Parts: sequence; structure tokens; C-alpha cells
Amino acid sequence: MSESDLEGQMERRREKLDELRSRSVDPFPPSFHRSHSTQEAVDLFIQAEEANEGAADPAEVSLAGRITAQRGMGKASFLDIRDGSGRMQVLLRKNALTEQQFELLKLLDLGDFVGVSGVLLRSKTGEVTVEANDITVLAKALRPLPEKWHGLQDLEKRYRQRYLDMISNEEARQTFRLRSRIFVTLRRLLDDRGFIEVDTPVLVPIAAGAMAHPFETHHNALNRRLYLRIATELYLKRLVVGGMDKVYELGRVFRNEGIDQDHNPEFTLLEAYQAYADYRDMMELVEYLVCGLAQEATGSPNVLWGEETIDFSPPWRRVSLLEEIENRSGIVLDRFPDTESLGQRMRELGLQVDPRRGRGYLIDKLVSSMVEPHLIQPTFLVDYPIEMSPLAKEKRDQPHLVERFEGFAGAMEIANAFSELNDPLEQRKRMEAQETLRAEAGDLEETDRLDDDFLVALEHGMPPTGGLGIGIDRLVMLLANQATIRDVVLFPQLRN
RNA sequence: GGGCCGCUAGCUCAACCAGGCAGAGCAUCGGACUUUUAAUCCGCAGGUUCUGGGUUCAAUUCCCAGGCGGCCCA
Repeated sequence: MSESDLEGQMERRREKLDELRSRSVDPFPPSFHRSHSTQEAVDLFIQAEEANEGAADPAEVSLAGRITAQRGMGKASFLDIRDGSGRMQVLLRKNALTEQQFELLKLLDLGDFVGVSGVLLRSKTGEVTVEANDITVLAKALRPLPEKWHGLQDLEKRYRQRYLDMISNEEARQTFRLRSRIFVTLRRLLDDRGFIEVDTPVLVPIAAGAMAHPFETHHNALNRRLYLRIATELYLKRLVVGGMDKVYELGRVFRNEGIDQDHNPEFTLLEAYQAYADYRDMMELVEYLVCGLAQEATGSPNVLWGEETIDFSPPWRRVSLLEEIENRSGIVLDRFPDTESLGQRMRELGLQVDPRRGRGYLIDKLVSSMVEPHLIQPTFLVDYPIEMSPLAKEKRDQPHLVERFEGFAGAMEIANAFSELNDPLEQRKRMEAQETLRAEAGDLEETDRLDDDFLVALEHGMPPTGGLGIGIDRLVMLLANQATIRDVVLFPQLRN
């Protein structure tokens, strides 16, 4: 029985590691001082060429990176090395190196990190290249990289071993660089409007502020059950009570629910609260933020989304939720005032609905199955039924509705906002109603929770406030034109 | 939870439909080559065909059960 090929390849790499050590070469030296990144070196050379009209003076650089390709020709050899900025070709010629340095080549493999010093030049085929006069091993790789041409195709490996995805796939590198820029830009846009960023607890005694099942955990020293937060809402509103007129948190929240193309159990949520504002102001804020991010991602308000182009220029289409449900499904909600008749009508339309669940679930289902798939271009659905929105203020002239909207684009919900309920007595009633509903329905129904501590804060007085939540992962999906949340979250949750 | 699809060399994939010696490219290993870039050329090696059972003279191939993954639905 012969050893597996992988073990064979790893064994050969370990033998090379030993051979390096036997030649007194440290395969994992503590540092290497590079003069430029590969991108900087290319820029440097091109600028020098332009200044000298095509004849750059030889410039000495030291670069470092991972060997991603190797083209040997006996007494000369080309390596491609890659660092965080890009790629550089390295030319190694026997008579430009010492015997020991050239012999080192035989002990190098794809995946190893090396440092090279040498002179920049343009190769015969026109590529900017460093001709090395010195090469140093920086880290030996003991496992082979994914296949160079087809790259890593195995989806599970791409997610479980994201570093391999990033080594193999330029698109993955681009996506996560964009994600980072989105975070930076979001903070700048909010900062420009005077918002203050805060951190509120992740471990909370009551998982309130949204209708979702929480993850539970336990604090040993306190011998107390804690939850991972499902929203930051109630803590941020406490801060508005405390005098932070414009406050936001950009953080991870956790919801104990299914995993699919646009759900990961932990995801990044922006919540922002602005005192003396209402939900109309929040619409403007959503437009400002999302359009600003689109500008950052693509240089314009237009973003490619599959076959479509989404135009995030304000103002976005605004339509009442009830009107849009009627347009898309033909259902006039007022004609189905009770849960049974509405469920019956939905079944007639071919929707599978759980007969045990409540009216809020039915409306939500109606939106997600009949309305949401059509909302490719940015759209605000406005004025939600009060039973779906325990934290939102009643609409001024229609108290069965609340001043709430959700923002959609690319057939996904990306924003949720309302005029915040600041009447502590009404808020207590609504939270109690949620508790009652959960007592009746148990785990069947996703309900919010009563947070007494928050109600005490409200009783001290909260100014009229507009609040906003934006699902950042979905926004990154839109701006990076990625169809699944797993392609914009570095380490998505997988089965087992 | 249901339906469909997939699992073959380290990687990317053939062969399966219609059962008959398990193959290629890349990577590895040996050799040639001092401007290549999916380098090229010559040669060697590399397999529990996801697991278990069944049918058969013969199973990667057909059947059953299970595992893992993907997609769609709930």
C-alpha cells in the first residue's frame, strides 16, 4: 500500500525544509525588510520610464511575497510572487546569483514565501520584472496550493478554508477588499453627518429589539443565562435618552434561524438613531448612505446586479405596503381582517402557509413571496400594520398603521426604519402584547420581548427619534454583485 | 423536513447513459533548456472510484441503505 500522493508531496516539502536547515538556512526567519510592495514597485518603474521616455534607470528594490508560479529554464528561472497589493515577476539567472542562492531554487515550492532584492527591468515580453541578485526564504509552505489554472472549485473548501479561496480567486480578494471599503465609507458618511459610533453589549440578559429567536449562553461566575443580541436597538435608544442625538453602531447580531442565500446566523447590522427626526428623514438617510456607498463601489449610483443595473440615485420609489401587496397579489388586506380568512385567501393563491401562525407572519410571507421578488430597483415600502412593529410609533392619522418603512433592492430587504415609539406606556403595552403572544405560541411565533430596563429609560423621556437598520452583508452582496451571503462573509456558518 | 444533482489521483475533470484492464491536464518526482508567463519538451510515479450491502462470470457504471456537499422548496 503506497502512501497517498498528498502525504508524498508534503513529505517532499518537509525534506526540503530539513535540507534548508542542514544548509544553515532558516526556513522561517523572523523578519524581512522590503522597500516596496509589488504594486509600488511596478508604479515606481513605470513612472521612471515615463520620466526618461522609455529608458528607466535600474532601480534597486526589495520585495516579498508568496510564490504563485514557477517557470524554470535550467540556468534561468521566473517566479511570480504575490503580496497584498499585487504580483511581481522575478527573474533568477544563474550568473547573477551565488551558487548557494541559485541552488536554493531547488528547495522552493509553489506557496513558499520569499524575499528578493534586485533591479527592476522590463522582460523581453514587456512585463515589469525584478532581476534578483539575492533571494531569501521567508516561510516554507508544507502543503501544496490549489490547482493553478482552474483554481479552487470546491465550494465547501472555499468557505471552510477561505484563505485558499483568497489565494486562488481574484474575485474573492476583490469582494473582501470592497467590503472593507464599504465599512470605512459608511463610517465616514455617518461621521460627516455628526453621528457618534458606539459599542453596546453583545451578551444581554434579554434578547429584545427584534422579532427573532436568540442564541442562549451561560455566564458561569454569575450563574446566569445570557443571550447573544438580536439587535442593538434598545441600547442605542437608551443612549438617545442619555443625550446622544445622533448615534450608531455597526456590529454583529445573532439570530437563531435558518441559513440560506441571504441569511447567515450572525450578520452585520448598522443601526442609527437620530433625535428630532422621523421615518421620512430616515428614508433620506438611507438614500444618502446607500447611494454614497454605490458611488464608492462603482464610481456611480449604478450597480450591476446579475443581468440588471440597479440605480441607487435618490429619490427611491415610495409606495405604501398595503398598496404594493394589492398590486402584486390582488389581496386587499382590509377585506381579510382576521387571520383565518387571510390564510385561506393565500392558500387559494398557492402559498403554503402554516395555519397555526399569526397575521403578522402571513403579511410577512405575502411580502416575501409576492412582493419582494419584484423589487429589483430601490423601493421603500411604507406604513406597516401595527401588529408587525412593536417598537414603531402609530401613524398620525391611521393608528392601525405605524410610521415604518422597509427598503428593498435586488429583491432583498436591506433597510428597516421607523419613527421610534417614545410613549413609555404605549411601549409597555406593545411589549406585553408580544410576551402574551409568545406565551401562547411558544417557539412557533417570532416575537419581541419585554425589556423593563429599557422601559425605565423611556420613562425618563426620549425625544421624537427616527431609527434605522441596514443589513450590511446584503448591501455588500448588492454592491459586489454576489448572489449569496456566503460570498461576502469571510467565514460563513456551514452545516456541521 | 421534502425534491433534484454531485462525490473518481493532492487539484480540475473524463470514463457511467448502453457493466468488460480507471484516464487526461495541472501539481509532485527525474532529465533538457539563461527572457518565460497556463513556459515548452522527454520520462517516472501517483487510485479504498464516499461507505456498506445487493444483482452479475464481471460493478466507477445497475439496485438498496447510509454519509458528506450543492441547488431548489418548506
